[in-house]
Amino acid sequence: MGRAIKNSKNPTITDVAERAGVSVPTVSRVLTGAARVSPAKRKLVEAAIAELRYRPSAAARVLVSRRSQTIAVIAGNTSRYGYAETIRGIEVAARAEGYTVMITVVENADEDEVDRAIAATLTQTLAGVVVLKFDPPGVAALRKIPADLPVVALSGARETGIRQAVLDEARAAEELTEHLLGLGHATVHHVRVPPSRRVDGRTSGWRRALIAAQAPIPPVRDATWLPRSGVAIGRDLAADPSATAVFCGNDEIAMGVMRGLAEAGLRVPEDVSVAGFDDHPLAELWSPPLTTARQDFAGLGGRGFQLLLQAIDGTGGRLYSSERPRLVFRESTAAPRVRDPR
Amino acid sequence: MGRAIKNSKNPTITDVAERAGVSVPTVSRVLTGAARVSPAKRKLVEAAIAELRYRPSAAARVLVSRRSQTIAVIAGNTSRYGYAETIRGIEVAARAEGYTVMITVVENADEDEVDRAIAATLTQTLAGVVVLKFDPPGVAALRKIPADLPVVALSGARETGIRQAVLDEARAAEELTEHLLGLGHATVHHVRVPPSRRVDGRTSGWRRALIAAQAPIPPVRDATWLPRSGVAIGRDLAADPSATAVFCGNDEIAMGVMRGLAEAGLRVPEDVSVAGFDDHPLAELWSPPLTTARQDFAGLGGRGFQLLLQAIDGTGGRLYSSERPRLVFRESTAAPRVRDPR
DNA sequence: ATGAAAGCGCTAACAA
DNA sequence: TTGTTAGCGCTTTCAT
Repeated sequence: MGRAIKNSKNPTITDVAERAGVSVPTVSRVLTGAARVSPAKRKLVEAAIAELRYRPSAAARVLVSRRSQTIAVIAGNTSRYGYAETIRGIEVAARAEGYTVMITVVENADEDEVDRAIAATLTQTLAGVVVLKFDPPGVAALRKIPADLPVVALSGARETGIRQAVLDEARAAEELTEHLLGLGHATVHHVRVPPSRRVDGRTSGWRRALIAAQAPIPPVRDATWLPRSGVAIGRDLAADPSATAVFCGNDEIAMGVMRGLAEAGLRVPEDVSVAGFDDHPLAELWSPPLTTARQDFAGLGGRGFQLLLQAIDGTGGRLYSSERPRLVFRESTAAPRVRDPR
Repeated sequence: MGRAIKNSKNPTITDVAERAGVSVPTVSRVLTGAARVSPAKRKLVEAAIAELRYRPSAAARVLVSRRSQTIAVIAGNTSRYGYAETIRGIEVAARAEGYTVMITVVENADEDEVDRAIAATLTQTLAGVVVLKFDPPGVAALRKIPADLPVVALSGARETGIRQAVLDEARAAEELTEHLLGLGHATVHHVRVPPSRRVDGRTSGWRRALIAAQAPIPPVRDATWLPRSGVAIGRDLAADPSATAVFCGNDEIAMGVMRGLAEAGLRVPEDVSVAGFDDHPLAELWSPPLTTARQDFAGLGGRGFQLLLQAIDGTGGRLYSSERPRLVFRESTAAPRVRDPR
């Protein structure tokens, strides 16, 4: 009796082998390029692959070879500007190397929540993991990654004992604060976005600059990630005559703060100078265009992936990659002016 | 001779079975919940799993069961606001159902490029695919998905023959245009963002409203996705006295247009009314706050995933889910005023 | 250079 | 309810 007619399931390597008239391992060899195959057989195999539209099963491959071409990206958020751009950078770099990327969101730093969030991802056979360690969920997730899995952390400040790509936020924040001080402001107020730990680089850089200049250190004001949370803070700041210069943890908060200031009747930069952080795509279009520190998030993601690749390949390689954001001076900062007495 | 000491490899189901003193299938049964297991054995198994920190291998599971808990999201972009939010919505919904999500970016609609971009992803055993069909790469990618794979497309306008979740952009654009016309503008100019096909919903809704009102139809102006591409268009528009109202394809472009208008010395809304689309988080903070149509991208993603789930489960279910964006009237639109003769 | 045989970690079918 | 057996689609020995 002849063979039953194949139903339309995806073809397997066996189908390809039969079609090409070679053994299964030979097909595998042309697929992986692991061993030499005679040109004649290679041609046959390639033809069979094309005819059958064969695609190897990653699952079967992973199972036997114990090597995977998939990485996971773990992040507290995926849609905010910095995160989204970082993820894009990782994806571009990964795709170029034939890696596939999985996204895992950890919304909360609570231990059980973290476990639950990453559980499904960790059942995958992964080549490695990139953790966006910008916030508490990221920090918590990093601790939960099995020790035998290659990992790199991406963040705004260096930390020891871990492979990481970093944006030197503290230095940039310090320079931005120095810029404001240099303009003649007696001090610089600071609006902080949710930090990953007790302190974050932006805040500590700001403080460092104030201390170095022996300027008074105003209390830090905390914003949420929502741009509109800056509005109330802006109104508050408007009521404080010492607030002639404000450094905000990111551009979106700066925009909120500027709106709050405007609602209170103050102009930027005439009455108050405002600096942001990140160089959000809209920062240059804002009125007035925002002075800020450009962070190359996509570059960070790309560097992070390269570091991960080194870990995967076992190439000793570097453990650490840092880059300093570049300051972008625009029109939202200027020399102070005596404010009208109220 | 006794068994060799286990090295620190990840434990397998066999290890768990040995430790618990049961057979491998019994462990499998408690894992999947597919069949009843006596409480006593279940306890033993659960204890062994916890002690060994065992995690089942998704690869092995997929290979034998032919069922996967991974979906792929294919998109032309991941970091722009609407895309990022849509992806977030998909991820949240997927995670809630125990699905894991892969991201695949297709930057170009060129056939070979598309093939290359999705090749690695298609070697994965996927439960289904969500395609963001907002742009040509998305449209091209959709065509390349194997017919046996459950798919849903997400887009701004309905199309037949495919399972899809939709945002009714045409209707919203029509209403926004009617709003502007109702304010007394003789016509409404339109700045288009890159469309997915020859026409997109926003543009056709705009045109429909003009035709219904028998208003003149000005030529469409094309912007890129970059907010700053709106600036030059804004300056152009400033030179056209018939342009007292402008409807932009998205909020970011609207912001660019407004800056161009401002650079030319025109005020919004006094000299020109500007409406955007999407309700970007910064739209309410802009000066003046932007009139726009709020699009629930995250909701779109969530609905899309539910549709996909129905396809995966074979539940007949609905093929189609649509929602209309809601208009948000703010201060960037107002009644026209006679412009100063130049 | 090529094929035969083994087996990755799991679930599905079957028997008990 | 439980265990035994088979086998998913590949890569990896190991012969030849």
